[in-house]
Amino acid sequence: MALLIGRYDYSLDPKNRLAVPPKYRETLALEKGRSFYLTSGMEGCLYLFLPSQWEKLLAGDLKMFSLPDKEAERAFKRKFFSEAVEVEPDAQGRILVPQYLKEHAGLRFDVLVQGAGNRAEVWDAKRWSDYEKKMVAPAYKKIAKSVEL
Amino acid sequence: MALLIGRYDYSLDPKNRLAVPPKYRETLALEKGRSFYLTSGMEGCLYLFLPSQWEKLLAGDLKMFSLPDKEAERAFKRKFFSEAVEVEPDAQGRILVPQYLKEHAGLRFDVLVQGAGNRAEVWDAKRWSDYEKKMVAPAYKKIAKSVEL
DNA sequence: AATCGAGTGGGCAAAGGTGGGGAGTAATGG
DNA sequence: CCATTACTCCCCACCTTTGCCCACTCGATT
Repeated sequence: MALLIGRYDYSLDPKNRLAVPPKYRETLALEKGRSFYLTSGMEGCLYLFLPSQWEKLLAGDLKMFSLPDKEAERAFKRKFFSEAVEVEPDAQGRILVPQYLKEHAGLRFDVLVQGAGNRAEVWDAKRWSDYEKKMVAPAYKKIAKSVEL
Repeated sequence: MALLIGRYDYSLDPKNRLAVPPKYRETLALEKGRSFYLTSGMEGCLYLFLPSQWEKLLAGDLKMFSLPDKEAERAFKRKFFSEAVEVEPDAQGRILVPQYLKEHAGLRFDVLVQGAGNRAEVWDAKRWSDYEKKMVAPAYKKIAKSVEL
């Protein structure tokens, strides 16, 4: 099972092109895929899926979508799927980020591409550091006491 | 099951390369693995996993990290996966430490690599001696009455 | 004494990240 | 229906960084 990990600092160029880490492209090639799937994600980031993981989503195998409130689930899925695009890296390994996704994630110049297990995520650098201070550090401390790791 | 033990003093060179103890590399070879997995650890160190242990951690979709609060769980998993890297020792047995992990662990020049059972840990020398004074000794006293060893 | 393994440093070629030109295509408006 | 504009894709080019390789030192062992 392909796992996406690691953190990479890139920049979004004036043409809204964004580099994809070579490792991820390797994984893509291993799956014999040509394109990733990019869409809006939670907490103001973008999700980048490998074809295999994307298929799983469509098949309903990933439980990330199952909500008790089915109406909310539908609303969420509408945004999620309507904003999704198939993105194929160019010869330099860059993908094109649509304007509306750029806005969703508040992307400026400095951008982070990082693994999140079954997907990768794209973050505006500033937004990530804010999120990390506010959310990640507390969650980490909370888990530290209870997890034997 | 392979255990990692022992303590080794190394230095982080200007190119952020760090030696891995030959014993650990032997163990890696025994597992027919080529790479370790390096990620951020608790109390400001780095964790170095053998492939087998890494797999074990992932098995079951990281159930040990599942929290009732999915927002917090996402936050934790984001840190965990995004800061993890696959590191392959070069011909001299050194691995490359990414900048963000170097910062997480506050690594300067003098670095400690030490076994911790199912993983190894990487510490900044100064940080370790502080931690030892502050935490290890008191923890020893705390458990002395209940540990039969 | 010589050899071997280990830790460290540095040179250099290759790869990776970034920028921009220009042709082709689609969307917009007169 | 045509003209203009915006956007996308495909090149090519530069430069920094990375990773690979060789080399030196030191201590231990034979």
